[in-house]
Amino acid sequence: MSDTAARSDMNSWQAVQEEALRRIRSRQWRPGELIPNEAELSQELGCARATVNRALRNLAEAGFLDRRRKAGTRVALHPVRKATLDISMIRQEIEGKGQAYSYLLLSSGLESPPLDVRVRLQGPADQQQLHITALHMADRRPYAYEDRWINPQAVPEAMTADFEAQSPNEWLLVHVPFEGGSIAFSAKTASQMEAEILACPPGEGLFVIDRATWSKGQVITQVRLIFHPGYHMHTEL
Amino acid sequence: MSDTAARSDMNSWQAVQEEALRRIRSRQWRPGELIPNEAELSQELGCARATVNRALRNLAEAGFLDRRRKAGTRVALHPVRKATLDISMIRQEIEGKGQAYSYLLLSSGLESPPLDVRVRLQGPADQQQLHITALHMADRRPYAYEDRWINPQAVPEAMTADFEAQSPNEWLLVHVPFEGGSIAFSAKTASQMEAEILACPPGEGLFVIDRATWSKGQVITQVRLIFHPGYHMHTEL
DNA sequence: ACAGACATTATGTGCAGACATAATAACAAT
DNA sequence: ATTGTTATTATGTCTGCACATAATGTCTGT
Repeated sequence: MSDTAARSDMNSWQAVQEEALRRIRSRQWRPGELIPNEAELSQELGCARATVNRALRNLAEAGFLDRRRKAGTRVALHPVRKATLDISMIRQEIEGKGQAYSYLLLSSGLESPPLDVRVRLQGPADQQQLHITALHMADRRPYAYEDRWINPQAVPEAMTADFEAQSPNEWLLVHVPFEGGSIAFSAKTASQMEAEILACPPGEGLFVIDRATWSKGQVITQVRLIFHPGYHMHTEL
Repeated sequence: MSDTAARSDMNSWQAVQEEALRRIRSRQWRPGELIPNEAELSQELGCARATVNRALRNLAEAGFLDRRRKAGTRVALHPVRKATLDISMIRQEIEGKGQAYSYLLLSSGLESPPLDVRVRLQGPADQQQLHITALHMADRRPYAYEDRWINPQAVPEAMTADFEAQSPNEWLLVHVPFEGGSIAFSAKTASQMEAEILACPPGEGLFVIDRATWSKGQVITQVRLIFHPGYHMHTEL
């Protein structure tokens, strides 16, 4: 009885993926090792090459395999796990927890941005930017402090928008399509002002998200969200 | 000249995806709205249905579309962006920045875990767990403090492993295949001890990752990584 | 009116075959 | 040795077809 003979044909890409994963985990296919090519596998497993392709492509996306044309497919040497985070609007995040969302505009106006913001917004040196600060609340308790800069060249309509009624977060999502962006997660120590706004002791460690989004080569907006103490972001993998 | 006639056939799934994205962004397809089915689209765009399927499936994965059998495909009402983070081994993370990685085992031994750890490890109440603390360094400067609990029932080999030479992070990755896990990101205020280990002032805000991994229904390990001040995790979207 | 059987429909997936593309290896010419 | 050309190979993708599956609507008998 050959080990490689198809016991029972696996003719679904999920089954093929499971089998491949099994071989990786059992070290039948070792890290760095070249695995049989799609044609061979499809024959061995009794299915079409497209089915094998779908399975292996999926595993490559998940970081288990490295695939290169002609070079073939090999088991990833350093399995880089990919965690996917859902970045939703703050309102949804709060309402999803069954809490009441509310929002308070703290300030809004044209200002000359500080150096670090100017660098990222890529605007002309003397260009003023729309600066907005606001507080998001869950069940009337401070949830996250939003500090946002909007590029008026990219979004002139933002100058006349009413950010009392709708947070810039939501307004931008609805009115300005965007192509890409970058996100960074970090921690910071609460300053005196931040502590007051978030109703926590100064010096507290706070979770921070910095995000920039662009479209058509222009930076649209840049925002820093500082969350209340105890906040944590969670995901499965 | 009809608007729906194929100007130039798009016979690659990327092109179809671009066209679909364009229609979503231009609000030709509005949020919540049902879009034409695959058969119609394939005819309109002059390609096979499988090609349209690939494109739309991809967009659904990215969160732009909601698809349900029979119900059809509609534009996502609340565009939930999905950011994917690469979770690699700390050593690679550091070496990837061109810095020298080093590692110091601080403590190792069987202990009765505190309540919160016991709950997550799901072990018997009186079961002792392998407790390891260690420090990861970049260019000889503290980078992250690792506080790990390992379930000896799930990984008996870990009891005799040499964690002086290899960090538990890497040892586990190589020796124990895992099926799933959960990750949480948060911030904390540096305690006296943490400040000493990470060589920073106490009270500093520090970035924290909590991770638990399981396999075959058993929790394998649970780890908390506390990073040096200034650390941030970055990704594109 | 209502429950259960049935038909309809859109997505999900499988197949075989074909060509495209990128990376490599082998070979030739300088 | 080095460069340029060519053949080879494995993955990437498209096509046209088929059937599976799940959700919805419709029809029917009581």
